[in-house]
Amino acid sequence: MVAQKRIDYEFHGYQVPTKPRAARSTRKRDIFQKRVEDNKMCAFDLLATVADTLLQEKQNPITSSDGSSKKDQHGFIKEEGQDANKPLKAELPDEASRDRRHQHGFVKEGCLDANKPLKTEFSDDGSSDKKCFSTLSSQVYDQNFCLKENPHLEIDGQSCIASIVTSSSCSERLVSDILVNGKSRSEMKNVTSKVELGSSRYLDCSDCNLDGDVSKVKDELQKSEKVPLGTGTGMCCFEDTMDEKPPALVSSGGNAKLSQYDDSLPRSSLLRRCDNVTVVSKDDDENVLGCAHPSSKTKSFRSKTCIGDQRIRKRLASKYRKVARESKHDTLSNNVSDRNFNPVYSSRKNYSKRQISQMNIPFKKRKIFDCGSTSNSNGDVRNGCTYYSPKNDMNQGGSRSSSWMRKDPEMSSLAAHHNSTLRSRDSHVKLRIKSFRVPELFIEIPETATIGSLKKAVMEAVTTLIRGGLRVGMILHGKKLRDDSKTLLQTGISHDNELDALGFTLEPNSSSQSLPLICAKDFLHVPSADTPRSLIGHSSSPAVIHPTQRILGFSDTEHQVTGLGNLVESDHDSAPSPINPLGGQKLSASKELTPIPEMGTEGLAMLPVDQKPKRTEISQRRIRRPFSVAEVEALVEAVETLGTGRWRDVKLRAFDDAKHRTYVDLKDKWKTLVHTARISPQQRRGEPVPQELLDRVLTAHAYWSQQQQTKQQIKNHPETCLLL
DNA sequence: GTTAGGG
DNA sequence: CCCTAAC
Repeated sequence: MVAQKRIDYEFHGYQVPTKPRAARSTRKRDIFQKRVEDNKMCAFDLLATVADTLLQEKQNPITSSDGSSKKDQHGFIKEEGQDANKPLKAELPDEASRDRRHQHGFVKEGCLDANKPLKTEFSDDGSSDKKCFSTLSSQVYDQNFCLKENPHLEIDGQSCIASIVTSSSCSERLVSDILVNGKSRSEMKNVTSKVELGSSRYLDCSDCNLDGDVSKVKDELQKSEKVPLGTGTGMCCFEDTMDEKPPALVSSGGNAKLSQYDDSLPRSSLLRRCDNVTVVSKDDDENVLGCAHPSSKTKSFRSKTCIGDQRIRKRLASKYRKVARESKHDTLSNNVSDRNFNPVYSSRKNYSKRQISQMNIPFKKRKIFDCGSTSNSNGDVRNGCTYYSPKNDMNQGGSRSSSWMRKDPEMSSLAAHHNSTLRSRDSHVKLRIKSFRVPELFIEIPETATIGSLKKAVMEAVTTLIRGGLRVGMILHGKKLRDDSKTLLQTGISHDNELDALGFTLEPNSSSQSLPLICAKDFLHVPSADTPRSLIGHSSSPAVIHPTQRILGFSDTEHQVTGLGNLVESDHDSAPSPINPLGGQKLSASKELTPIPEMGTEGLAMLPVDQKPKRTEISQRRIRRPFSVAEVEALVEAVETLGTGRWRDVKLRAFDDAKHRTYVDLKDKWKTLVHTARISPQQRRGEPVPQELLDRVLTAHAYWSQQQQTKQQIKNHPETCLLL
């Protein structure tokens, strides 16, 4: 199962001075060459703009007043289908839901039924004494409380908050909240236009990496831009809980509570709005993004993966190297507008077919932008480019939560759409970030795991990812904007038309400094004995992923679940486990998963979409499965008999029953065996291979090498041989 | 589809 | 293990 989370932002516009194209084009080239660090500043500016837009809309009758507006879905992640299917959910609760929010539980213990809300933990009395989580829950509760108490605080839904709740272990829970869209507005010095910064708040249980980075960036922005920060309050929640229940609000980072941003209000006022709300003032650079942790307690929540006996492994942003390499390619694609999308992407109707790749199979980085798809769950998509006001989103969000979910393992990215039509003012450009995805996650979980466990695993993975820190990257015309110091104008992001090529990405900080794009793949892999290779609910597969993506999973049914990367080494030969009850659900889940509708028609594909997805994107690296001594012995024996160069025969002879050992694997193993035999024992790693076998390896290798040489000589110099 | 090698 | 070129 893959859950995809998206956070949508809407940019209604910011004014940016127009910039001569010529200069821009030049810049593009430069940027294009380098696709490394992102231009955080720019990104934030854009975000700010979005936030501002949202804010404006909020004020605007259109967006707000309706009760529906309260339902704003922006930035929500919704789960598709039923709870099992909807690991992630982001919603803006409507008022009714709000009332219940405090009751609403965000995090569930893996042990507990995933389907059940954690409400119990949030008791009205505010005492949450349960376990580790209590602290967290209490925070949540508080936040919720704030919201509840201060209805006004609630955002139109403009802002997006992604909250992730994860319980790493039965006893431990991790909750992380990310508020992405705060509303902060920044005023451009020279520009009449306003740019609003979205404030991001992360509630990072263990690490504040994100916060730090974000805050820094933001801070910079503020300084340079003199932008007051507002707090946005959209929320995205990943919940284990039932769908029907109103999404719980998660507080923005740390102490920050949701607060309503009022343009008219001084920042200080904002701070006051909610007792719990922490508003970052310019002074507090660090806190700006809401990095502040409510309490140190949160740290205690470090996730440990412990779901029952299950082992779950997540690989986050694996292979950054590859990603980096590929990123360039991807970036190029970014420019592509929605219209240009590859049919593959465009066809998002095939969701039912989404497949979930097997648990063990890590995806290679996938960079996909579903520019088009982004959309609102609302179905706004059908309108094409038109984006609805936030309220629409809110309204529909609840019902259409499914749409929000994306299966795409796509890299986390913010897709910003720019719609010229959106411009309220001539000078303003409206951008909308359609999605904000979580970077790819790999989750490994036994088939026997419960849905709740799976959800937990997802949460944990997300949390882990976030904990590492995220940063915003911007891509313009396929090129990464690296210079944070440049203004939008300078960069050429001044007009709507320019925005088409503008894309935002979230990149994990921790992982790799140079990682250009993050793949946001959520990928739950639940292998089933019966259908080891079936992909279920592959996150982005239908819409985004290339149909040909190959799945590397355990081929052998023997392993029910293979941990990613040796998770379960013992599993190699472990007896097959009973069929996972989840297996049946998988399919359903996948069906339920619905891709996010595409953005507006005009949609600009803010994010580069790779027109030609590389094969690598869809392929997953197989899990590593070290050869056992017995296997080595069998290999040696076979090679001694058959010689090198006949790997297929070796395979058939000695490993015919080992589905997961290909002849290439055997060849590679032999190669390594030879190498191992030649090096000193001290240099050898892994399970020691008996020296006796190594000796045989060397002997056999020498023998067959000689044979080959002889053969070659005969071939090349038959006469010589004859003479000899 | 196999092999052989580099990564 | 992956990826590819070469067969």
